[in-house]
Formats: sequence, structure tokens, C-alpha cells
Amino acid sequence: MFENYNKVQQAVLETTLNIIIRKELQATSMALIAKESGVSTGNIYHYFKSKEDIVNELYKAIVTFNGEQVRGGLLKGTTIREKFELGWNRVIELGKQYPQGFQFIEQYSFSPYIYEEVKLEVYTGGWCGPMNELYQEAIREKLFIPMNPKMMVQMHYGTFVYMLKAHLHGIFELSSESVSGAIRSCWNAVTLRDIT
Amino acid sequence: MFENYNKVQQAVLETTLNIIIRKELQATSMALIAKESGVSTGNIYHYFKSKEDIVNELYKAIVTFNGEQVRGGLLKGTTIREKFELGWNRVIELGKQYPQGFQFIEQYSFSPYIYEEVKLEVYTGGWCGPMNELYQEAIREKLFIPMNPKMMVQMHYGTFVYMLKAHLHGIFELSSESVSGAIRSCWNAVTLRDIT
DNA sequence: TAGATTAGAATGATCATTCGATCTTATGGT
DNA sequence: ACCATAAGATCGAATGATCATTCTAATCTA
Repeated sequence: MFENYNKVQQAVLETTLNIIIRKELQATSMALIAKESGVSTGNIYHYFKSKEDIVNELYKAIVTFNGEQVRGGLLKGTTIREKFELGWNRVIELGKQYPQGFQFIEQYSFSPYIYEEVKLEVYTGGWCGPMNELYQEAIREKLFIPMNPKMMVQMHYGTFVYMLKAHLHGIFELSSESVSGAIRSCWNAVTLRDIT
Repeated sequence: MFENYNKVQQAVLETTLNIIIRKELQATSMALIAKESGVSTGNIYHYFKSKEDIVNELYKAIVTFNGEQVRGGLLKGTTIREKFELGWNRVIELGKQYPQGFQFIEQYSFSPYIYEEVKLEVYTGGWCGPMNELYQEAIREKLFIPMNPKMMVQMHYGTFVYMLKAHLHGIFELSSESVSGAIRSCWNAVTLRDIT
């Protein structure tokens, strides 16, 4: 997840993620990050401009990583349906595999603490664009109902986010059958058919 | 939203909500709450045990209020389909009408800052229980596909949460047609039919 | 005039950030 | 091969600001 950073930066980013999820941003002090990461406060400031900078870098790293993974899934598919399934599958897999990163993005994607410029930079390089295009194409081919494609993507993302949240909070288990069932149900929700 | 509190408490809760949404919890200082609410710090501590207490009380107040509204919608309907539509409509209306409350709950429902006991207390008095039962009934009557009802409710809630989030961030407008379209699409996603 | 309410300065803790010193590493001259 | 030296990396104590909370005195109310 942090391959593009050096050892010290990796330690700081990983530790910060860990503490934020465990104790909230406001309880995440530089002293604590220093202690848990094994990097002195002085040295942290050698690699990061400020605390804000650490958190924004963390955000950037995770969303970029997720974007690459999901785009990879989208490219693997050939038909629209295949791309749909592979793409969303990656989203869910990422949430299961990196729960802390998932929770962090969930909590901070709408937070004023993350700079607008970072959010934008990351949105364009993420997976939303390609997914929006996929939906657009599906509408053009009369496969999906004529709804705002961006809205559909957001809604489907919300579906999986809450499925993952509930799973991470132990409300229910998430078998591969229930995942594919959920994806299929989303597909059904937006494909054209006669009954209303 | 804060009918059960006195004038001072209302001012403090409203101001706190406002600042938290604008500036994050960590930038929400008692001094700022005092200044913006017109209540001195000393007096705030006359009505609240601590800062944590204010935030938890805020959480409780909003979720309780939302719970009452949505349960009211559920009771108004007679058929399952009507209850489904009226219930989710209330959820969306609440988000549109009280965007700050909506955002606050969204950000803090999974935060360690809110006591587990408050989350639990509020969950039982909220709308999740009645909605779960509605889904359970729909499954029993072979109207819905045989999926974990709690999971379905979470997924549908996520759908509307992200629709609202995108709307609040100006990605698209939310007409009453697109809202009812979204609800219909959720209904279609889980009702039984022949095509896969 | 007693009790409840309000005010805001005082307190002590904690925090982000800075700074000067020490340690490590890489380089180049002998 | 060996050392001198400079540049970068690391450290943790010091700094000054800010914060949650407390306390005492003032004000209101019934």
C-alpha cells in the first residue's frame, strides 16, 4: 500500500493509520505516532511538513492504491457485465483485505481535514471515472435504465460500503456467495425490464 | 430536533453540530463553542459533564429524532411496498432537510468518540429494528429474495446515504422523481423475478 | 435573601512544532 | 586500504500556543 515511500515514511503512515482508526484523529498526537512508529518527532518533521501533511499523504496513498486495483479489475473484463462484476468485486475485496484503509477513507473522504485539492487529484486518478464511463456505456446500449450514471455509481458504491461496514462490525459474515449475490442484486436494480 | 432540551442546551448542541461539520471535531474547542453559542464556558459545564458528553448527547438527540420520523413513515403505510417507500422516503427527506445532522451521524456512527452504550441505546430506539422486521416479513411472503434481511437493509441504507452525500456535494440535483426512481430501483433489486 | 444561573479569568496539562546536537553514511584524496 | 570530511539522517529536550476543565465571584429569580 505504501510502496512509493521510504522506510521511515512507511512506518509513520502505517502507524498513523493504525492510531486514527483506533483512537480518532483528535487523539492521534505526534508524540504517540513517534512512540509507536519508532521514529522521533524531529525525524518525522524531516519527512513530513506537518501532521495535516501526514494525514493527507495517507489519504492520497490509500485512494491511489485502491484506484489502481479497481481499474485493474475493470480492464480484465470484456463484456459490460464482466467489467461490472470484476470491478465491484475488487472494491469489496479491498475493503475486506485492508479494513483500516477502508474505514479511514470512509471517515475522511468528506472531512474538511483533507484538502480539496487532494480529494480532486485523487478522484481523477481513482476508479470513479472509469466506472462512470462503464455505466454511461451500459445506458447507451439500453442495458441500464436511463438514470444519471454518476448517481448510479454512487448508489452502488454506497451499497457495498454499508455491506462492508456491517460486516466489519460483526453484524453478519460475508461469504463469497453473499458478495456475488449482492453484486447481482445491484445489477438487477438498474437493468431494463418490463415489470415496474 | 432538540425539543427535549432547554434553551442553553439547545444553543450549545446546535452550535457544536455546526462547528463540527464546518471544522472537524479536533478543531471544535470549548472556547469556540462558548463564543458562537453565546454561552460562557463555565455555564456550558453547568449543563454538560464534558466535551465528550456534548457530542454524545448530540448524537443521541439526532438519531432519536430520525428514528421517530422514519418509524412514523413506516406506520403510515399499509402494504409492504407502501411501508418500504414511505420509510425510505423519510430517510432521504431527513438527509435533505437536516444535512448537518445527516453528515454528523454519517461521520460519527463508527467513531470511537461515541460511547458504545449510546450507539446501542440509540440503535434499539431507532428505525433499524422495524425496517429489519419489514424485510423479514417480505422474505417470508416470498416477495423478497432469500437474503439476510439485515444485510439488505444496510445495503439499501448505504444506497441512499451515498445518493444524499453526492447530492450534498453538488455532484447532481435530487429531484423527487430521481428519489422515487432510486427507491423503485432498490425495490427491484431485491424482489423475486425469473430473469437473472 | 437563598438558591440557581452565568460569567470569564486562572490552572495545569497536552500538543504541534522547532532547534541544536549527535550519529551515519558516502565520497574523495592519499 | 585508510582516513578526513561533508551532507544527510536521527534524536529528544525545549518552546510557546492552545485546550478542557475548574473556581470564584457576580447576577438573576422567585
